Amino acid sequence: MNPSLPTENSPTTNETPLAGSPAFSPLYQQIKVLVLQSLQQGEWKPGDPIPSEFELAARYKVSQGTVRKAIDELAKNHLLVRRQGKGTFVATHAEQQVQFRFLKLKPDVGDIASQGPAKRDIIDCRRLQASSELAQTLGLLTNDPVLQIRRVLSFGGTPTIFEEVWLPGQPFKGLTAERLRADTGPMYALFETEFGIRMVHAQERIRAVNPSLEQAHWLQVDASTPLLRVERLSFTYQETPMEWRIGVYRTDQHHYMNELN
Amino acid sequence: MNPSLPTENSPTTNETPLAGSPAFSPLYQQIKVLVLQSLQQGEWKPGDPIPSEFELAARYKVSQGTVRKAIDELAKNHLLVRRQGKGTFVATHAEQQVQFRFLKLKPDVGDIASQGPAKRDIIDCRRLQASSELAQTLGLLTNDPVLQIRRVLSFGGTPTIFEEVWLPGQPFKGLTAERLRADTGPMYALFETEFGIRMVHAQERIRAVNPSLEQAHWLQVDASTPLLRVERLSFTYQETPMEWRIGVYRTDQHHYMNELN
DNA sequence: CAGTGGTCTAGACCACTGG
DNA sequence: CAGTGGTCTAGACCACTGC
Repeated sequence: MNPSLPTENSPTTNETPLAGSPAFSPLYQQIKVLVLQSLQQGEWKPGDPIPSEFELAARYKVSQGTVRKAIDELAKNHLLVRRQGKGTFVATHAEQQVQFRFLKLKPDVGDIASQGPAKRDIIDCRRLQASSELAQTLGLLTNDPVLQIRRVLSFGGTPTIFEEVWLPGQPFKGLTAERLRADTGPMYALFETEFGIRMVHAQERIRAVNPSLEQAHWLQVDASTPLLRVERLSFTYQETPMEWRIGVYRTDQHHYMNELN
Repeated sequence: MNPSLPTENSPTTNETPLAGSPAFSPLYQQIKVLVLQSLQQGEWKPGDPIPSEFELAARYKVSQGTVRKAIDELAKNHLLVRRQGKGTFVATHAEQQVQFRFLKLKPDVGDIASQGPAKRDIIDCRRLQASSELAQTLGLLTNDPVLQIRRVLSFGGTPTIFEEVWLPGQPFKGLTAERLRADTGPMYALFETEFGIRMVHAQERIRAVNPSLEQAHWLQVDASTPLLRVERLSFTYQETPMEWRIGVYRTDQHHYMNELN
């Protein structure tokens, strides 16, 4: 009946081989996994349209309603974008509405656009070997090659964010400071267009700190100015960690905005 | 056909009286509004079961699937909780899984329970008149009565959070320091059981600051210790602002955790 | 066992887009 | 106009709960 599906679970009742073992996944969840695999394997690239609901229903041998439920959830997770009358598309960080989806720092007055475009200054981009901690965080081996990017973001002429970004060397082979400086858009958009890597989800840990000397220098503040220190671990499809980032944020004219639901 | 529904929109096509005016709302959205009204008016109280999907379908003269979609969305917003085989219930802040739903501060090691229960020390609870700013924030008039609560939260014996909470006087009439001290659970749970007011959603603005003398005193830190300053505006049903809170958090043994999606 | 929510299907029709 | 996603319905069956 569903030859292309990984597990068969239509008959009378779902087998529960071990007590407490789940061993049951609704069809639409299985469809989600299959779609995710196609996304991960690059069958559909960021910005591309995916097949219509009816085509997918035919491909997976399920009803259109089941495909719909799977896509609904992926769209709510911002992995796909639905456009009525046009189709369903692979989401991208380049879209205007979500330009700064992972940047929660907002100006105290006005919005992010009112101060003109952000100025992005790449300090450097170096090839390093992963420390054991970094390797563990990114799912690498100690001493595996990594890239470290350091940069300053300025809003309205004021340096506001200084951050260090670490990326696994393998998937980002060929990334250089020159390549980064040539680009004026969000870094995450460049990751998608140049390397086909889309950051899907991230978690941040935030503390209040005083800056190091280096941080104070780049942000033009003195050593007693309290700053937000934001650690971010970003994930691509399938919860694969792909980026580690430590930023310090000035909060004299900005604040970190968060919605609790 | 749908006599209990506010607007009729089944016929041939939806009227669009003015260009660009929406003037269309799917049935399930209208059901959502009706359910929200019942929640707001206290027809079903926090913890109560609401009628089954079929009962609601009969009441609103729509199909069960349409009710389902409405309830699905309310459940995803944490306004309702579905329990298979039992029914659908009005969500509450007292549930174990979501005890600290609005508190994003996590210990650096272990979880929130590993340090034993939080110690809640109420400093005072005073009746004040709303400043114009506060009145505007809470949707009151200047000089309307408000309550101000000040308290310290300690984890593992360390005072970690000092916060001031402002509540509108009217809905919280009768709240006193004694009443607050008598309760050992989350403040939001007390709001629900004693006043039938459920905080549904909130937004926070976060900065790094140095403490005031008073804040330094209550948190037992010196004046140069950087702290997180968290402003929180909480809303009850229908996006009605109901609480204004300013807290300062120590982040030497804790961090503010945030998921980006 | 009855009653609840959870999944899946099939089909009808609406709203939006673009050729 | 055809093709897409969006809504709504009706009905079947499964999974879980509690009596």
